[in-house]
Amino acid sequence: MRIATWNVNSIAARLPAVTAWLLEQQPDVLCLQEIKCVAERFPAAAFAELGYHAAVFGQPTYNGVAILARQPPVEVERGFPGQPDGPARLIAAAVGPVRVVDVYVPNGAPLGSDRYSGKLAWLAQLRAYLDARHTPDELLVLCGDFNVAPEPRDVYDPAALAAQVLFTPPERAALAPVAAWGLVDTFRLHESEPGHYSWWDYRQAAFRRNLGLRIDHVWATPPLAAACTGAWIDRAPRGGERPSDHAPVVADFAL
DNA sequence: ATGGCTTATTGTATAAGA
Repeated sequence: MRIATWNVNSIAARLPAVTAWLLEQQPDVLCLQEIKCVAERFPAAAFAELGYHAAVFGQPTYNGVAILARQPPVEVERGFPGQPDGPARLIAAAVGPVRVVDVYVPNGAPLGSDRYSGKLAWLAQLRAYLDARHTPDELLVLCGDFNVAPEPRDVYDPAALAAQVLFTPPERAALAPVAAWGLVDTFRLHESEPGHYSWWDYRQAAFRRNLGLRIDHVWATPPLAAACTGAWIDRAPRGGERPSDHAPVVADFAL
């Protein structure tokens, strides 16, 4: 079972890139973030033609998450429990044997703002959601745009970036309890070297210079991680025509 | 110090992203 995540920065703008990638990589599940449209305008028919069902949580203009899957997603949850009108940043569903939780963590800029403290609070809420709804002995995958690089090897300049949103100590400290709940970073099961990133700024030729950060993740509970046979970041779409600023992140499981 | 790009919007500059 191949599970992937991709912040597409508008599904309307990225539909050709996403359909091409689905045909090429044939994931069983693709979690999308920043679809930037309401559910009614999500191009579900185009994905149905390729054999994918869609569960969508959208809103106008900003945010928006969706799960594409070859098997129909069931038991779909949109947003944190009891907050159906909040920002469209979390969607969860059962796909076959796996509970899939797809998140778009707030960016949090600028540093020190209400948005920054709100990001830290959102991560605390994510941990509380896992505590309330699930246990780490389930087959569960948490994937999405975490907007946090966990470790120094995940950013191109750890010293300089420690003072910038995405890699500040409080953000990393807020993400740690989510991992400590019982989740394994599948990418790091297979790759320990620095220099592997999932996001590069559109500006300053950041992709060509590989000035990136690894902020998109596929995290699995221990029983699911035990079945992980490979994980990687596909840089190719980032270098393509009219790209998202994020690359797809993929993990394969022997399920 | 700022902006550098990209996207969506009852748009033609602004907000947000990261």
